[in-house]
Amino acid sequence: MPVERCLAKRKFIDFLRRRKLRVTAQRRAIIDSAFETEEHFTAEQLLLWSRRRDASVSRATVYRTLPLLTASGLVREMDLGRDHKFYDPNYSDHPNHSHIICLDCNRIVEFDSEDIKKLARRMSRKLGFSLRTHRLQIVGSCDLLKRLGVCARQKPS
Amino acid sequence: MPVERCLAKRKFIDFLRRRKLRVTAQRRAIIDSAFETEEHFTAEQLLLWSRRRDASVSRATVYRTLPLLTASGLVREMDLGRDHKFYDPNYSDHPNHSHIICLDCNRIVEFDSEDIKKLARRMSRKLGFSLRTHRLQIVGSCDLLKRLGVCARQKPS
DNA sequence: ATCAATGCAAATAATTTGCAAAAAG
DNA sequence: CTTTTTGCAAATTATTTGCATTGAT
Repeated sequence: MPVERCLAKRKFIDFLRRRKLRVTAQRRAIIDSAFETEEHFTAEQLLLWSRRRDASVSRATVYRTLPLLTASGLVREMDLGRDHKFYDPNYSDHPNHSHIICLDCNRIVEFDSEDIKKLARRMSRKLGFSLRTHRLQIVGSCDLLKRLGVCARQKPS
Repeated sequence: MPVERCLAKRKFIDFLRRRKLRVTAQRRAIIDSAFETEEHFTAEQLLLWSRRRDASVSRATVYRTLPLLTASGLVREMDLGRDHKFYDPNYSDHPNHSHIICLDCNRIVEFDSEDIKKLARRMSRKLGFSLRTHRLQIVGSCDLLKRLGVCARQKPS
C-alpha cells in the first residue's frame, strides 16, 4: 500500500479521536478498504470489501461511516447522476472537480483545470454569486477505440 | 402565456402524433402545466399543477410522461445532486449547460458559456475522448445579500 | 373495434433510522 | 460504568411496474 494511503488512514483515525468518536473493528475494516483502492467505489462495493476483512460489518455501519469519511475531507462524494453515489478516496491527494464519464468504457476520468476554475469564478461573480464549489461533468466517448470495436479500457457497470 | 410556450406545446403534441402516441386529457393537463411555468419543476410539482387542471391525473402518468417530454427535446432533465430531479421547460429556447445553485436562496440560475464549451471540448480531446455533453455545476452564495441578513431572492425547498 | 394509456397498489432500490444489545474508552 | 456504536429489520423516498380497465383513434 502506498505511503499516502497509510497517511490517509492515520489522518482519519486522528479525525475520529479529535471528535471523540470510537475506533471500532468495523470502522477499521471500512477505513482499510476505502483507502486500499485507487478507484472510485460505491457504498455496496465498500461493504463487500469491508466484509472480506471483517464479516460482521453491516450495511448500516458502512452508510453511517461514509458521511464521516466525507466530513473528514479525505474522501469526496461524487454524484454523477446515476442511481448510486460514488466515493473518491484520493481526493485529499488530488482534489479534482471535473470528470469525464465515458459512454463506451463506463470509465470515470478525473482531472482539474485552473482555467475552468477561473472561468467558474468569473461567471459566478458576473451573476452575483461567490463561488463555493464547482464541478464540470463531461459525457464523452473514446471514438478512436470505438472504431476498433470495443473500448480497450472497458469496464462493467 | 408567451408565444414560445404555446409553440412548445404544439411541438410536443406533434411529437406525440409522429410517434402515434395518444393525446389524452391527462397528457394535456401535464403538458399545459409543464409549459406554463418559466421555472424548473420537480415531478411532484408537476403532478400538483396537473391535478389542478384535471384531478384524475395520477402520479404514475406524470412519471410516464416525463420521459416523453425529455425525449422530445423540449424539456431537459437536470440532476443537481439532490434526492429528486428537476426539469427545465425552457430548454429548447435557451439550451443551458451550466447552473449556479445558491446556498442562501436555494435558487438555480442557468447560463451557458461558449468559453466553457470550448474548454470542455479541449480537455476531452486531450484526455482521449470526444465530447458528447457537458455540464458545469457551481455552488455559490449571494454574499452581498447575505450580509444584509437574508437573501432577497430567497425561496423555500 | 383496436391497442395505447390510465389509475391503483405493490415493487424497486438506495439510503436512513429505531432500538435493544455489544463494545470502546 | 458510561456512552457510543453496532446489527437487524423496518421505514423512507423517489421512481417504476403489473394489471385490469378506460378511452383515443
